[in-house]
Amino acid sequence: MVVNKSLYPIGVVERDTGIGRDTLRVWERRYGFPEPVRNDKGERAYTEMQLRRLQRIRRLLDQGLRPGKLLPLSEAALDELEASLRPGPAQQPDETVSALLDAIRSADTGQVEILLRRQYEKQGMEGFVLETVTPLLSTVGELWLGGELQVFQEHFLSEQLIRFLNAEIAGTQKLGGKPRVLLATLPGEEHTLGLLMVAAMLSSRGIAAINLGSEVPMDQIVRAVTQFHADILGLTFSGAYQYKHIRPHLAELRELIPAGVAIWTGGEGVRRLRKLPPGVTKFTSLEDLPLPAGRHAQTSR
Amino acid sequence: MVVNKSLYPIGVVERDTGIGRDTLRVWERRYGFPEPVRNDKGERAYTEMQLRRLQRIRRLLDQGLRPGKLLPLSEAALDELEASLRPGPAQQPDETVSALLDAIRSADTGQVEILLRRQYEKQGMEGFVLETVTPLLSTVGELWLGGELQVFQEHFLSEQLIRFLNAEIAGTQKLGGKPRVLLATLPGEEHTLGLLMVAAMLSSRGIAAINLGSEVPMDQIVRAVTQFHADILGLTFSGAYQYKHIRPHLAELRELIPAGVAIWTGGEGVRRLRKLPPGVTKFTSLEDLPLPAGRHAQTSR
DNA sequence: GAATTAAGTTTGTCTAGGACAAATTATGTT
DNA sequence: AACATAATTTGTCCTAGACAAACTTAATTC
Repeated sequence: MVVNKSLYPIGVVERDTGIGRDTLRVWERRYGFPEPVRNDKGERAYTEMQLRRLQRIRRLLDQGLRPGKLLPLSEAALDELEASLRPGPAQQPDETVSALLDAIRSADTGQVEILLRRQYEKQGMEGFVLETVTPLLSTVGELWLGGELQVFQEHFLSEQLIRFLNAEIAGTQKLGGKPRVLLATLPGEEHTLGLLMVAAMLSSRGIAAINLGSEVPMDQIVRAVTQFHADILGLTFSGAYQYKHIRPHLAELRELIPAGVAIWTGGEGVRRLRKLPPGVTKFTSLEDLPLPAGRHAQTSR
Repeated sequence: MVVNKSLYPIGVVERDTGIGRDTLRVWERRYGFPEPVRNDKGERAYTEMQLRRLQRIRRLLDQGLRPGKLLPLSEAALDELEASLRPGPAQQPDETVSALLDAIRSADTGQVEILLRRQYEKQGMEGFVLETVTPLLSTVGELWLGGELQVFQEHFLSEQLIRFLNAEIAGTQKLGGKPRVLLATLPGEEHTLGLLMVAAMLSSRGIAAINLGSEVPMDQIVRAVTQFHADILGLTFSGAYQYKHIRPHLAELRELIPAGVAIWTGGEGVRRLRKLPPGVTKFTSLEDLPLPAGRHAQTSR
């Protein structure tokens, strides 16, 4: 058997950790970690342990910690920090949500499907999105932070939801009616589920949204608005989106887009935003999605 | 109005072309192309045209041509070369494909939907994917390279296809039968449509694929394979994926995954890959998707 | 003529330490 | 509490040279 004393060149570490080559070198210079051994060619060769630690560090960085504080830490201090970040045991989740979580944990494809459908039939699209999907996603997010859920399980759920919502949207009759809504996210915002949830709720009210998906450059959004004769442009910003950029970006878009076209925005990212640029409307939760025909306007709680 | 004289820094070019930073610099030194302008900081700033040309070059490289022959060529010579490589006499596009293109160009949401559905009902899922979707996508890619199609139009089509395929998969599903197929892409590969097409074809044969979506870290794939008791792992690599990484990554995965689980791989990226790591199967086109129950094995042509 | 082997060429990745703007935190002011 | 300004941190980019792995061409043998 081959002993696996694996050493990784810098390029592989870059790919596997998502931390750029230059960054790795500059960290070594500044903080003394990671300090890889060198091969006979004089090139950096990272050990498996270093790679693992870098992946951990990457996760912590994603939670908003800064390299300067993080990199000089010892292994033990890292453990401690990671533990302290784990949020309290939160409120006990809704029972359907926890049933779904169980299904995800046990990798039971069919069961997830069944539970989603059952809940959807019970609550209708709005209730389903607001009272099942949203809490489910935030619970999953918390569990992931706590290391209690694997990344692949999150991916799995995500794909399942994408499929389910898309199928329902396709199934609902579109009236192609009055308000034409165009949905998109700006570059840097990869999260596409928020858009899909909005699209699904609109669709359930007979409004067909045109979804451009994620990371659409601003000039392209502008072109699309005129090409599609949109009445409303909807943008979502997840919590991960750089907070500072949201307002300026919205203001810039507002200038570029004809005044007759309304701009709505939503998602975790715009929650804290108090003052919006003039001509931009926000909905804090999906509940106050400002819809023209408010047939199902109030959702019981 | 803001004039869009976009200039891209080297990092963006790396991301959008899949050609490494160092490679770009060394090409400039050796072959004189691309020779970007410099910004006030002295950094390379690539024009849109250069970026487009690099994408073309990238494609030609994927077909086995060598940089030394390719990079010194003039724009005209490139055109010529590209034309000469085109298999058929620049096959005039299928009439459905061109009808779809018209619908996309005129932003006719409903018409795209109708055409897709009509074609799907005529050809069945396999024919639809192989004879309509695939050529459509590659035509769109070419048009985009030529600047004849906007980015938002590509996004629009993409979302439309995602919705359509997901809806059909959701409609067909069940059977959860014998071969359990797990689908995913590795980090760095964001293109999710390839996976979806595979999933749709499998689904039409009664095989439910578990789709993890894009950018799943390797260790997570390994865990998912055991958790889901998968028999087959399917990975796709688009043309933008760093070519050199494909083989090593596949080899690494092959080592990490139980020998009883088959690995299949496909997509533009693996086209030029000749020698695969042992225990890994490839399908060059979606046509030879190695399926167990070959009920619809042959597709008329 | 086909198949190996050897020599030659091309090509991508890696190195170094410095530089600097963009992003973030800290401090002061209204 | 909101906002402007200063100080700090941080990631990306720069140069030019080096070298091994991949590929091509030439030489040799069966």
